[in-house]
Amino acid sequence: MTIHRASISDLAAQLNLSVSTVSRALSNNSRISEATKQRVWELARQLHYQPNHLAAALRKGRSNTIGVVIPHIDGQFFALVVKGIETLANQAGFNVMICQSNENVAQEQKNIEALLNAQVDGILVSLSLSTHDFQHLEEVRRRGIPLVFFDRIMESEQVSAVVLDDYQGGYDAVCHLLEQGCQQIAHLGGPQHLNICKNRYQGYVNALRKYGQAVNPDLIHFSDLSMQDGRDGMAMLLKKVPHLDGVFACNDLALVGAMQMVKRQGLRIPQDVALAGFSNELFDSLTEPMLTSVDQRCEEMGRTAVELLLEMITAGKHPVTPRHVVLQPTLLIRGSSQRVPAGSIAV
Amino acid sequence: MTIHRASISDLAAQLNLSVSTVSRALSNNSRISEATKQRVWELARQLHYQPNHLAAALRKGRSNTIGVVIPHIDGQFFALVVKGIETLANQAGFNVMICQSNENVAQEQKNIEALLNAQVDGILVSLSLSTHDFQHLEEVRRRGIPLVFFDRIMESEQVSAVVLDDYQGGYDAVCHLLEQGCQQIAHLGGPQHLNICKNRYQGYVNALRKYGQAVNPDLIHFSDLSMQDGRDGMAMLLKKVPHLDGVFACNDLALVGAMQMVKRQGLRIPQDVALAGFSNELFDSLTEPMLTSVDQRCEEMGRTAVELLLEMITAGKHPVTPRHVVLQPTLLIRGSSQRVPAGSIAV
DNA sequence: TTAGTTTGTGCAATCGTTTGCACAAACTAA
DNA sequence: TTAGTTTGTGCAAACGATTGCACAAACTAA
Repeated sequence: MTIHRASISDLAAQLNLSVSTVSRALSNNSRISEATKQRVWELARQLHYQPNHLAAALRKGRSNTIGVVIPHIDGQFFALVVKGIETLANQAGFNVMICQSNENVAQEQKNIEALLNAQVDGILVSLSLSTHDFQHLEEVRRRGIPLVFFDRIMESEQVSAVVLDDYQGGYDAVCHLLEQGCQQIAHLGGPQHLNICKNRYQGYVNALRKYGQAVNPDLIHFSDLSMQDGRDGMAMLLKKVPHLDGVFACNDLALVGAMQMVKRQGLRIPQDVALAGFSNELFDSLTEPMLTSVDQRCEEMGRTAVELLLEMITAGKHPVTPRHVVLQPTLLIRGSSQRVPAGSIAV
Repeated sequence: MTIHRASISDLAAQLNLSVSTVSRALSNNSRISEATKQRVWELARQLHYQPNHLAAALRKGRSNTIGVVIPHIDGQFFALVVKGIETLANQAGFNVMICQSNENVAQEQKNIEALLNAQVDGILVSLSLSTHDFQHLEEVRRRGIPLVFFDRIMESEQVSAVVLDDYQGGYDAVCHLLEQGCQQIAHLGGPQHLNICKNRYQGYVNALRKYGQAVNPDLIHFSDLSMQDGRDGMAMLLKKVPHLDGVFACNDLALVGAMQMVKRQGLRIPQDVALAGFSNELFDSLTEPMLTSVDQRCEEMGRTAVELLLEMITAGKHPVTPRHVVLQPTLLIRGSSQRVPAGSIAV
């Protein structure tokens, strides 16, 4: 019925107080007497008073909203990161606005613009596959809006970021494959302008070196890492090197595609070909055999990104020196790579 | 450098115009001369003028933001619905604010409150598993904020909603199992206060009736439909009815759990036990055999929900009669249920 | 020339809060 | 008593845009 929401001035009128007194009472200001506060609170309760955040935001120059731009929400990884982001942000009294770039720079630019227009207090970004140009992100910094990258970052000392130690993850996974006796390990890699793909690839390379194996270009295939890319890539690799006996993929989607192709060729997993991937997707435990994968501490990444952002937001104008946080990955060893019974725990 | 964003009054000052003229020029008002408009636009461009949406929202009483409350974002279904929602909402110039209730009423209430505080223009809701009480949602309507349910709805003629024809989906799936020769079909059901679970269950019941089979309570198990619930439920069912030869689960997560248990007992799929589920999750095509499932037209559901909401928003005070949209499901037949080769296409 | 219309612009209130400053009343200390 | 402090409240100006109304200038019609 009451289509009109009670505002501070309604309260003030009914209580014969000034608007400012009511405002202060509501924010529990110490200069207001206890008696007055009680009267205000009581009436506020009765009238279902709810503060208008837009007005407050306008006045304070802060919207208490943070924006998030991610490549896509489907799949375990970003969903969990977002959960982490939301949890911490909400705790801190911030709303979260999520946008998907669909791996498309143009959309990413639009997302950023929309967030800026909505006057968000800060922005978290994980880059799209197709982002080579960073002007829209520079613009954010130029305007003095706090900005933190996570996972897929713009590599720069100037700006804060939270990443996984992708190098270590790749290194661990490949070392594990080597320890299982693999001699010809292939790599399904992603776009090399993305830090995560580049670093996982580096991990692969260095693990091989460490074990005294040469890096064979015929065993390496780069793509955008869709499931289809995984299938196709695997087919090509097997054509070039029929006796390859291990695969490290830059993500699990490509890995599962590769697995399908390996099976189709009648090869056994892990006896003939051992597999390891990255991301610890939900489906990893549902395939046969289950897929070995590097866990990315998704929620923690989300929470940490929010922490960095809040630091910057509360710091206000006083510039905070950019921070880089690196999280340590965990290799989850499962059936797709486990040849010799070992002490590792299958999940 | 320019930490201070240009505002309308900055433009006005530099052009020796009044604020109102500038405002009108920017909105291309016909009462402003072409010459003036050009001057304003030119300077706006130069100064990178961006309107402050908060101020406009405050004045116009509209934030151009819509809120979405979903149980969780992980898993294919809601992720895709959200994609549909975002696409259409952005097209219409609206921002989207997404909140997860984590299947928890208390959190759902907080989400709703946060959205109301953020002055969203409308809210889309899919209920949490634990929502029995609808006060927080009534409150939304009481305040005159447009509200549309999707998928998991509050059953009421009073409020708009978009749903799948869950009954039909369940009916089709179970008919399919019956056609494959199943004689003892079990059902892994969800909380019966949720429309979707109730209707899928009804579909199960009626399909059995249609084929002249009795409904056996020993073949029915209700739970919250986690993967673990699926495993446990299946174990119980198999204990009561060892010769059951088909399972229809209310979602794919429970189904995949059931599948694990079936395999563990050494039964073959689909020869001994045929399986069908609901949601068409990504992993359905990754298990062995692949899982038969009912597709839910997720993106379409999201888009339709936004359409209904926008209708209500633009209608303003003039009440729109609530609409219910029912989408038709598609049964995707895969290896987990396909006993006899048929014309259906496995995906 | 006069009255009426069109065209372009400005004034000022408004949306709901916040907050620096002023000020009266009550209290404290000497 | 006097001066100084504390306590509680109100005034009024922001924040940045929108919009009803007023009004001057230019134009039109008779």
